[in-house]
Amino acid sequence: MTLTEENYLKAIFHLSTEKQDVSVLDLANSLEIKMPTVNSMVKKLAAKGLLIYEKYRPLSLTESGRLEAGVIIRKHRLVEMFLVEKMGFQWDEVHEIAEQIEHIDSSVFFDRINELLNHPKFDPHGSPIPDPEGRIASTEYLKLNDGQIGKEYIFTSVAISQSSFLKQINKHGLRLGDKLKIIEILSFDKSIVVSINGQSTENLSGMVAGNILVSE
Amino acid sequence: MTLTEENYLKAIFHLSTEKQDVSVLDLANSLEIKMPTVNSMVKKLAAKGLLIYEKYRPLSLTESGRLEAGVIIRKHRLVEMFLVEKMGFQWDEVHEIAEQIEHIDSSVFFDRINELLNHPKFDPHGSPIPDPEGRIASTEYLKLNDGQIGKEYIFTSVAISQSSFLKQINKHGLRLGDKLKIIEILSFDKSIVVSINGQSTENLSGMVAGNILVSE
DNA sequence: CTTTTTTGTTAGATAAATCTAACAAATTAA
DNA sequence: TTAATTTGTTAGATTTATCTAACAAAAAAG
Ligand SMILES: [Mn+2]
Ligand SMILES: [Mn+2]
Ligand SMILES: [Mn+2]
Ligand SMILES: [Mn+2]
Repeated sequence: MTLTEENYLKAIFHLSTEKQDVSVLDLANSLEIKMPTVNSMVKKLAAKGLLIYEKYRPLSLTESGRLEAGVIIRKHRLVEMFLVEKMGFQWDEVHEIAEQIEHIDSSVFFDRINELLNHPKFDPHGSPIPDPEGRIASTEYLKLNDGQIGKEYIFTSVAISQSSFLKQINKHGLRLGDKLKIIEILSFDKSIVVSINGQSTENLSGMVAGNILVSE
Repeated sequence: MTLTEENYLKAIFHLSTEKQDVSVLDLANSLEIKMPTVNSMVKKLAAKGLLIYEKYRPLSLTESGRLEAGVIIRKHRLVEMFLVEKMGFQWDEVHEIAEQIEHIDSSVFFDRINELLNHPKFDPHGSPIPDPEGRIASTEYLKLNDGQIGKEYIFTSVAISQSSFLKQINKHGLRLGDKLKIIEILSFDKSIVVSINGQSTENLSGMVAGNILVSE
C-alpha cells in the first residue's frame, strides 16, 4: 500500500466512527483533497477489495480495509505512546510526528516499541491501540456534553488530536482519569460547569465538552 | 525537498567521498534507477542550485547541496544511534529503518533524539554525525587493507552498512575501538591476518578488510 | 411537485518520477 | 587512427496522485 492509500483508509475509518454514513464529500473535506480525486481513489481502493463503492452510495470499508486501517492506527498510537513515555514529549506534540512515522515499513521497529512500552492498550489520548492484526477494541465512550447534570464521569479520552485543543485541556487543569461531575449546563451558550476530582470547578465551552470523552 | 530529491543528494554525497568524480552512471547504479531518469533529475537539482551539471561532465554538489545532504545524513545517523542506544537494536539492524526515518520532517523530533543521546558525535558504525547545519567533520580513516604489516591500528569505522557485512564483522569478533595489528598479508588471495587487542588472531578477506576503516 | 442546492461523476489536464528506444559523445581497444 | 565499447542524452510513453470544468443525480427547499 502507498502512503496515499494508507491515509485514505485511515480517514474513512475515523469518519465511520463519527457518523455511520461516509460520503465522498466527507472524505474530500477530511483529506483536503478535491472530490474528483477522491472519487477516482475510492474506485481504486474498491478494486483492491478494501472498500465497497457503488455510485452515489455511502462508502464503507470491507473487513480487510478495516484491518488494514487498524494496523496503521496501531502504529500511529504506539508511536504516540512511545514519544510521550520514552522521549518526554507532551500529549499535544505527538500527533503530527506520528502521522509521519505511522507509514514506516518495519515490523521489528513497531514490535520493539510495543515491547519497550509493555504492550500498552491505550495511547496518550486514551484511544485504544488495535491488536497486531488491526482489530480494534470497541469503546463505549460518551461525549461530556451528552452527560447528565449531577452525574460524575471519568475523563477517559479525547475525540480530536489538534494541539490547540489539547493545550486548552491542559489550561483547564484536566487530565485523563480525572473525575468530572457535571454541576450545571448554562442555557445561554450550552457551556458546562464541572467539578474536577471534587476539588476545583471549571467552565467548559460546548466545543470543548463535545470533544471530551467520558465513561461512567 | 521531496524524498526522491533527498535520496539523490545523499547518494551523490556518499559517492563523492568514495571517488572524486561522480558520473551519471555511478548515480544510476547506486540508486538502482535508469540513466535517463537520473539525467533528468540531476538537471532538476542543478536548476535548484543543489548541484553543478554540465553535459558529459562529472557531477558535483554545490555548497548548498552538500549541506542539505549533510542534514539528512545527520538525521540518519542520529536515528541509528538512538535505535542502538535507546531501543536495544544491533548495529546491523538499524540502517534500513534509518533510511526511512531520515525523511521525517520534524525538527523537535530529531532535536529530542540528539538531547537524549547527549549530542553524540558518531553513529554506531563510527561515522561522524554532521552538525545541525549539515557540516560534516572530515575524517582521516584508512582502509585496513591499505595498512602496513606489523603496524597496529584502531578499528574506528565501517565503510558500508550492509547487514551481512556487519554480521560477519560480529562473527570475526571485531568491535569498534579494537586494536588491530596486521600480522601478515597472504599473497594468494590478499586476505589479512590480524591480531585483535593482542589476544586472538583472525583472517579477514580482502573484501572484508576493504570495508574496515582504521586510524592510527 | 418543481426548483434550487448539494453532492457525485466524467473527462481531460498537469506534475513528479519513472521507464524504453534511439541516438550521440567520449573513452578504450585494436 | 579507426573501430568498438561505454557513457550520456533526447524523445516519448507510463503510472500515480492531483487538479479544473462541465455535467448529472440526489436531496432539500419552496
Ligand atoms: Mn494522533
Ligand atoms: Mn492519539
Ligand atoms: Mn546507515
Ligand atoms: Mn551508520
